[in-house]
Amino acid sequence: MKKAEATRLAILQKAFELIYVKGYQTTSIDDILASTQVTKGAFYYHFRNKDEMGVAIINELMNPVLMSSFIEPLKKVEDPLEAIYNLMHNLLMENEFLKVEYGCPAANFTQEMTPWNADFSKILNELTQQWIKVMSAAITKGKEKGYVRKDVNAKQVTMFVMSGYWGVRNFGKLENSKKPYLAYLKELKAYLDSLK
Amino acid sequence: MKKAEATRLAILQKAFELIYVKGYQTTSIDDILASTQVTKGAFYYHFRNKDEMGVAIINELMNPVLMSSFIEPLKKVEDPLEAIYNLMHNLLMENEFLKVEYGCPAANFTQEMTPWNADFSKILNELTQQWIKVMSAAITKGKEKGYVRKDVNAKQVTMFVMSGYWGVRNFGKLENSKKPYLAYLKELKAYLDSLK
DNA sequence: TGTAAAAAATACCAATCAGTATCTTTTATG
DNA sequence: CATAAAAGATACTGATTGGTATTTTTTACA
Repeated sequence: MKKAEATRLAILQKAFELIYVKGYQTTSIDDILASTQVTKGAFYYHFRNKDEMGVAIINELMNPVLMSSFIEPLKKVEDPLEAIYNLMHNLLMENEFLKVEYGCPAANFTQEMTPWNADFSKILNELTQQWIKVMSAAITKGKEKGYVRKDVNAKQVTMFVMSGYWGVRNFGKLENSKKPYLAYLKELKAYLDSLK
Repeated sequence: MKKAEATRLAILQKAFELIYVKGYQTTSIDDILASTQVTKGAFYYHFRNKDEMGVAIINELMNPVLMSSFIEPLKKVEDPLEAIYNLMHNLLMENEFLKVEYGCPAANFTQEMTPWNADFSKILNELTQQWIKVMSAAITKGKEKGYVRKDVNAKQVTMFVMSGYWGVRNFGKLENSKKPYLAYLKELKAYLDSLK
């Protein structure tokens, strides 16, 4: 039962790549099969249907990356404002996994699948809520430690910052350039400084 | 030549509605025909193909609304910070044209069509650049008039604010609630005040 | 090594897609 | 009112879609 797991993973990984570039709906199962050399029999042995594969991509590929790249960096940090800026800088400028011309996979999925697919929305919303929770907890702790002004609303700041991230991904995609990222990051720094 | 224009407009309007809800790729021409009682012959008399219809939707339906709702309110304003806040409040909370569960039509289009369709991207990018231009011009003028601090970077602020708008639309869509909008708007106000 | 279950291959299906060819009706204008 | 062009209706095409039924190969293990 080793090779079977390998084909399953090959399907998921290639499907993710194609979906990240072309979108979920326009990536056909035949596309995936053609670029993996996997046959239809094998595909439908591993997944009941296309949507089950989509859910597996979110749970088994995207979730771990989101945890390690988006959420973990915000846990147990001293200065939350510094941590948030570094996180955003990493995600936008350094992370080689996230390509400017294709945007953010999680945002793409959300945009495309919501509201017509409730299953996908639910999973994606749970992931997002986790991110919100961790970021606002970091800010709250930062208030206690004196890194953040007492009158700052942690949840509001979180929504503000995260919205900016998702939105600027759209701009980068549209212009196919990292220029919007740079402008966003500079102003993000100025904004975060105003919370000290 | 009056009724013909009416059918053409009927196609565009219904197609826009369907695309706003379901997305461009998943809205088939047959879907549009079924919900308009227009026949295929009529459709292909008015549009060479599906993409030409898509471009017409952007140019003839979305463009005028974007001009009047997004761009005009920023022209010839006294206090740009106040104007920006009012604009965002209007777009997110009052505009009955933009439904929370379906997000922002322009953002949806951008997300879905970029990068695989260069024509769509180009038009959408031009519209976006217009918005950027007008907003940053308003801020620059606001600096001269003393409404905005001199050390504020107009272009950066514009990118920051617009990114937030596009991003928070995604959150509203995902949660199917205006709650994220309220948090975003409150923090937007605090941020804009920090620019005074 | 024999064998049953797991895994994969092959060939097919009905539905749907964007688009076309051809024919009919409606409209504007002399 | 005649008539040509505009507008619309009908029936079809080939390609592609997600999915299924059936058969073959591979694997694990007694």
